[in-house]
Amino acid sequence: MRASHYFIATLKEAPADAEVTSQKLMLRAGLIKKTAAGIYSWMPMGLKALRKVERIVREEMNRAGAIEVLMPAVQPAELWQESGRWTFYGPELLRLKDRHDRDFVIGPTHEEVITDIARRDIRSYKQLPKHFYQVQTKFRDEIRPRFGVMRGREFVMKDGYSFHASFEDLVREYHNMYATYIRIFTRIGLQFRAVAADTGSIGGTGSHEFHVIADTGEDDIAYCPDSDYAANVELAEALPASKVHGVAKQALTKVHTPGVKTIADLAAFLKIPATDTVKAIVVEAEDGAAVLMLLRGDHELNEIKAQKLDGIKSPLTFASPEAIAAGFGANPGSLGPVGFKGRVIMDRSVAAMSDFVIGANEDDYHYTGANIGRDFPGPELADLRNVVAGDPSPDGKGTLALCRGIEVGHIFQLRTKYAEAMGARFLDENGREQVMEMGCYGIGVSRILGAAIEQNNDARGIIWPTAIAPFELVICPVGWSKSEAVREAANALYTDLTEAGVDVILDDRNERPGVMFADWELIGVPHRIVIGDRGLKEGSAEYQGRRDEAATAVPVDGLAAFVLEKLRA
RNA sequence: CGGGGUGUAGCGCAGUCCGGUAGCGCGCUUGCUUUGGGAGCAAGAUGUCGGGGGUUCGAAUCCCUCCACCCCGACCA
Repeated sequence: MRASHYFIATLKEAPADAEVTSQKLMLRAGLIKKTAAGIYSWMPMGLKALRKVERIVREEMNRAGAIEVLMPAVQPAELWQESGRWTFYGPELLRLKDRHDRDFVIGPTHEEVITDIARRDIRSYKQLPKHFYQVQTKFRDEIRPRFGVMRGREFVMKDGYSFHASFEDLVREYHNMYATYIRIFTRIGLQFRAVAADTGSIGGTGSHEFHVIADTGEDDIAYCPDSDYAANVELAEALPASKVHGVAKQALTKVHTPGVKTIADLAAFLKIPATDTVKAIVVEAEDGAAVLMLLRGDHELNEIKAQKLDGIKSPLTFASPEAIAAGFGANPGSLGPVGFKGRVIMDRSVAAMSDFVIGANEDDYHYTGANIGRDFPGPELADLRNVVAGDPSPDGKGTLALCRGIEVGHIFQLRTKYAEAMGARFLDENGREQVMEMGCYGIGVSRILGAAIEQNNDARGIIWPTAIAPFELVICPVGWSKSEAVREAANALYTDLTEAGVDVILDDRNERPGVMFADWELIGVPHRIVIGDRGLKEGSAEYQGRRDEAATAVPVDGLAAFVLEKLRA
């Protein structure tokens, strides 16, 4: 490609509404243009990178035995009513009516459509297993789209759905996809981690997310530096405390704590660490009754864990101020288990505490010296909190650390949720009708570009992994219009590399060197050759990798061979 | 949905309080000079001042209303 025939539209300043690094750089480099909130146009340079990601995904999916299809973006409401998600999904699902006043949705995902296809065309165990996938634009009407292509409303996703005659075969395919995803993200050049994940409302028994490790990620990941363990904090188990609580030394004492509403207030007022306090959170049971949950003051309630407990309303619902006043006789900030008649659930780490501080169920009063068993009945124990750095790893191999991740892939064992609801059945070897087992496997294709940039950039711009760079190499001739020798050398190299299959761009715009360098460093092309009269006099050109501190001289003879060697490295 | 903020040239912004007919930097065009890290000089083009309505002799500026976008939160996966 010659730059004069291409479209290069870099900006010195990023639009004011861009927040994160990848978004600013993608806009400044001219890879994308914002068309509406959370909706972007892909410009030539950005589309080129997107296509490279898609290509790697397709190659690896095909290699793994999946078959590509393309399903409609616009789907009839009937399918969503059948699965139950028409009512369950909420406003994130973009709904519309056609001219006949019939309801449709713009697909945020395709379980319904693919299940409809499978139930019509697959009738025998002999046709199973099958894995269909597509690369397609999805739409989710996010309340607050942000971070450019990392959390857009419209985005490109690879979604695959597998159908099986048995659970065992689903598990086999799940492992196949797990390995395939590792291949895909490794080929793309991302630093990533597979983490155990909550299956959420989609249900199922097994689920892993693939996260690109980056500080701007929206998910908290707990991992063990000494082992393979990694899990979304939503799921990571906080093990029971190793020690039993000590013997009570203090008497239960009611103290006046005027205006103290939070644990931070309480610790400051009493001049004690937050670890000596217990926080009380009141949620609703399935029957609407108030349930008291106790956590150590410095810990956070994990809502996913809490709502999974028997009898607790899901999604987790905090008790209303009226219900709290009725059940406790006090307002949040002064609540505790002493004297409370309802159900109490205590986090495992509270069990190790003694002589702690807890709300007295009277506004502006707390108890000090509280002890389990002596001052209130020993309640049921559960894992209620988010793990924190330093907690023991659930696999018993060290302690946990925390980091942020960008979710770029997710694999689920869906089991029979959709097949059951929509009647996707087949006849087994014995002629008996069975419900198909399903798996689903997603990759956020457009999000990967943002994630890759979050992970690979510097003050000058993007630093693409070569596998997904818009161009692998740029040739920058200095003095293009002036020097016949420069033009000849640059054209010769361009021809050689093009014939060798290198994705190269020749910057024949006749720009000043500073402009060229700044543009290509912003765009993030990983390899650069500079050809100028100064070097040609010595018979040399210059090579500089995007991460290199300085350029190195390379003899013009054998320049193409040198570049090919660099690209292969 | 609640709270806050912003909308002026392609991008970044000033001007709005205190009404008088729109400006700066970058970018763009032309010419000359320059040419190894975002060039210099000169000349130029580009605005429904987010939309509509109102007040006024006169509105970017004051009032009403609608819209878009952003931030914080809530909600939702």
